[in-house]
Amino acid sequence: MRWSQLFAPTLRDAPNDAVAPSHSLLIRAGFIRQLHAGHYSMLPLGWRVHEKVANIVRDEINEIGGQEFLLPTLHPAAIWQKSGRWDAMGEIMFRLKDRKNTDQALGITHEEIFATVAAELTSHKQLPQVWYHIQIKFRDEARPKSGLLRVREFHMKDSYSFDIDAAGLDAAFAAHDEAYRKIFQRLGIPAFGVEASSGAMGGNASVEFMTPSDAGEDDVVRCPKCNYAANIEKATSGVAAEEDGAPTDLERFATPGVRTIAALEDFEGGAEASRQLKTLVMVLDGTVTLVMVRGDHQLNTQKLADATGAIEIRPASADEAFAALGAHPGSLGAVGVSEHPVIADLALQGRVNMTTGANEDDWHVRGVNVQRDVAVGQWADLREVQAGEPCPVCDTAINIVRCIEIGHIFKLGTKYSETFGVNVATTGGETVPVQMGSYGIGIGRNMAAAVETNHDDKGIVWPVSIAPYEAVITLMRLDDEHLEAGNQIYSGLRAAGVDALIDDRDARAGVKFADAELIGFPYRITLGPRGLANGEAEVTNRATGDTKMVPLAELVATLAPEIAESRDAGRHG
RNA sequence: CGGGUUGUGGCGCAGUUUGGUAGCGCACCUGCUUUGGGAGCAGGGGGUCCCGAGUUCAAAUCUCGGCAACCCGACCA
Repeated sequence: MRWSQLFAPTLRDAPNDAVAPSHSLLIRAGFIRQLHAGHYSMLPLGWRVHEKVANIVRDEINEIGGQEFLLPTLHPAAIWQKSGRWDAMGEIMFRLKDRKNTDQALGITHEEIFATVAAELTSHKQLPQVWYHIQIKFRDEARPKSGLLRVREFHMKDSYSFDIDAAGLDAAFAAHDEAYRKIFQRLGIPAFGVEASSGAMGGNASVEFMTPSDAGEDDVVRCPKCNYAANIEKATSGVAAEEDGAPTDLERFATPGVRTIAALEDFEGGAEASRQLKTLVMVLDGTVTLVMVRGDHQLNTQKLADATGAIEIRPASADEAFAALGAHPGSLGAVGVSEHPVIADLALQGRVNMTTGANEDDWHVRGVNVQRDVAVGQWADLREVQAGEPCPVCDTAINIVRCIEIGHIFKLGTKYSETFGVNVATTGGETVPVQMGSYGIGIGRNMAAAVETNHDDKGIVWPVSIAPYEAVITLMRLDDEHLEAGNQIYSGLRAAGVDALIDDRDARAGVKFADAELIGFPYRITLGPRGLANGEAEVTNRATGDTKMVPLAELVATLAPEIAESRDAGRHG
């Protein structure tokens, strides 16, 4: 490609509202443009990178036996109603009606569609199967943000495995786990797997792949010593036993003006936070529910969702809380409450002599014996882990790291195969539903994650494997000598399989260098009068800034193999 | 969905307080000079001031309503 004809609108000033580095850089370097919130146009440079990311994913999934499909993205409501997810998905799904007034949805994922196709599987002899496609998904996110990191329209590679039994599913899951690790390595993105909640997708074993980044949206608990790593929505930690003393009787006491855990700690006759009960009034799918955690603990709402199966969870308003319990937030408690369900955190089991709100403003109650005085309907792990708490495996103080979720694999079991009739005959002639797994990886998000982890103050530093062009030939003059030498190197590199771009723009050196660095080509081959006088070109590595002089005659022969090697390894050259 | 901020040529912004017919930098076009790190000089083109209604002799500016984008939170494979 000749740069003079390339549409790569680089900007000197970044758009003011881009905060995440990948967002700002992808816009500034001319890769993407926003159409509206959560929808981006891929410009030529952006689409090249996107395709390269997709091809690496495709390559590794093919490697484990994946077969590529292309499925529709406009789905009939019926298929989602059949799986129960028409309702379960809530507002995340774009819904519309066709001219016949029948409900339709834009696909947020494709379990239902692949399961429908898979109903034609009939025999164990056909298994295992790994099917995938790379297709646009639509999700009506409440708040798209950070450029390509969270959008409403994006390409995802999702694969689905079909196996005769649990052992087969385990193997398919392990194969994907391995394939994903190879993919991230080739993409030049540092990644690790964590235990995760499967959320609304349904399933059990669930591993998310994460890459540390401040621009991320997930908090991940990591043990610095052992390998324990889990999404904070799932993570646990050790809780030291508390000394409660001997059980005593309930006793109401006046606490004028006390409305917070901290205030009650300071109040004469109050209690330490760890000896208080925090009662949160939540509305779960419309039902007012009391959620109890220790005074110094935080509720994690995803854990609450996982424990209850609730889809819509929100804190009750102060009015709703008053209507339910007769007091305002700050004086609420679950003691003696029987008209609302109570769900309590496991850390409260066996606790006595606790203090909590008395459901009357300015009054609390002490001497609470949780088992005796509170009608707990369900015990569950609800508390959010805090940094520094002991690792559940080895007791070392754990860290919490902000991460971008770049992939997710999980086992579905027979949830969809039973619903959609994906049954096959076993060797014994018995008919059984197949074991399914589901494995997703967002293409655009990985493109953004690669930028998040590979940039500097000059711009993007692409790994060779996904750079829009692997090398740019920068001409310092546009006279015959330069053009001839440049064209020769250009065609030589292309013949050797290198993605090359020749900068034949009539622009100043500074502009050309700055653009090349902003866009982040791994190699810059500079042809100028100084080098040409000696029959040499200058080769600069974007990542290291190292420059070496190379004789023109040897350039293609030495550089092409080096680029090929870096391309396969996910390195920067 | 709650809180905050912002909408003015392609991009970044000033002008809005105190109404008077739109300006700066970058980018773009033409010419001359320059040419290894975002050139200089001269000339030039481009704007429904987010949309609608209202007030006024007069609205980018004031009033009301709406829309959109961004940030924080809630939410979110």
